[in-house]
This record gives sequence, C-alpha cells and structure tokens, in this order.
Amino acid sequence: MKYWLMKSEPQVYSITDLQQEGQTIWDGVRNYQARNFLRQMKVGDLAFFYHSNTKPPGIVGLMRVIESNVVDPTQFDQDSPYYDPKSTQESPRWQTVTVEFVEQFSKILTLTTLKQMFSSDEFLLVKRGNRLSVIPVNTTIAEKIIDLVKIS
DNA sequence: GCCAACGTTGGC
DNA sequence: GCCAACGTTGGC
Repeated sequence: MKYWLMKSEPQVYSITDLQQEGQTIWDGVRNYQARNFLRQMKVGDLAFFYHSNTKPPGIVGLMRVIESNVVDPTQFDQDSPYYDPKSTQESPRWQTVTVEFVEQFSKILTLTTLKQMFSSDEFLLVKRGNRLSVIPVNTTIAEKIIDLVKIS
C-alpha cells in the first residue's frame, strides 16, 4: 500500500464535495508526470486531499483508491474544459483513479506547517516551484502526518 | 495582482 | 532537436 497526495482547488472540488458524494473520479489531470503517478496507483492506496489556491493551502483529509486505471471520460467530452482532441477511444491518453472519502481532518495541515516539518528533499510538495497535482508520499512522512492529525 | 517555475506549442 | 513565445499553476 502506498501513500499519495492529490491537489484540488476547493472552489472547483473540495473535501466537503467528496464527503457528500462518497466517491469520485479524479478527472481533469492533464500533466503527464501526474498521470504517470495516477497509473501507478493501486486499489487500497491512500491519498491525502490537498486544497490548493486557497487560504491557507494545506492537507484537509484522506481518501482511498477504490478503482485504478480508469479512463478519464472528460478527454472525449467536447464540452469539457478537459477535452483532448488528440485522444482516441482506442488508445486514450488520460487514465486516472476513482477515490472514496475516508476522513476530513479536524484541522487543516497547512503548507506552512508542512514546510516546517519536512525538507524539500523528503517531500516533493514543499519543494519550491512544485506544480505537480499528484505526488507520491513516502510511508515515513505519511505516518508522521497521520500521527500529527490524530493528536490535534 | 504579481510572478517564479514550470510545461507546451510550433516555427525553423 | 532547439528554443522563443506563450500558457498555467499556485504561493504569496
């Protein structure tokens, strides 16, 4: 089982939205590096839900992968902002996962806090200029984050 | 609103 | 294949 972190702007899709819906297809990722991480995800993997482009940015909860290698349907939808005219049904470019809500943390673990706790070498998220929306989290760091959340 | 740090596009 | 121009992300 691996840990991941996935970003979403709460104005677009928030942890509250996921809690209400129970599960969701994580669609709209259009970055190859991020997609390659999505392809590596397995059922049962856990992912931190990160709110970006908001005040304050930070980790707000946890979700679980319940379906892997899902073809992102928005790539074929001409009305979607994520439409990709170069993608074909025979060989879709964009795969993703379906995730389910696990929990919303009682406190936001802000980016400021995460930067104080971890170096950019051990945690890609806190690296300056990082724009990846899907990031692997090593187990040691993931467990520290979970411990911290349980104490508070 | 600014801008650093990317990623992508397309001419050559 | 190079690289300038442009677009996007996302913290501040």
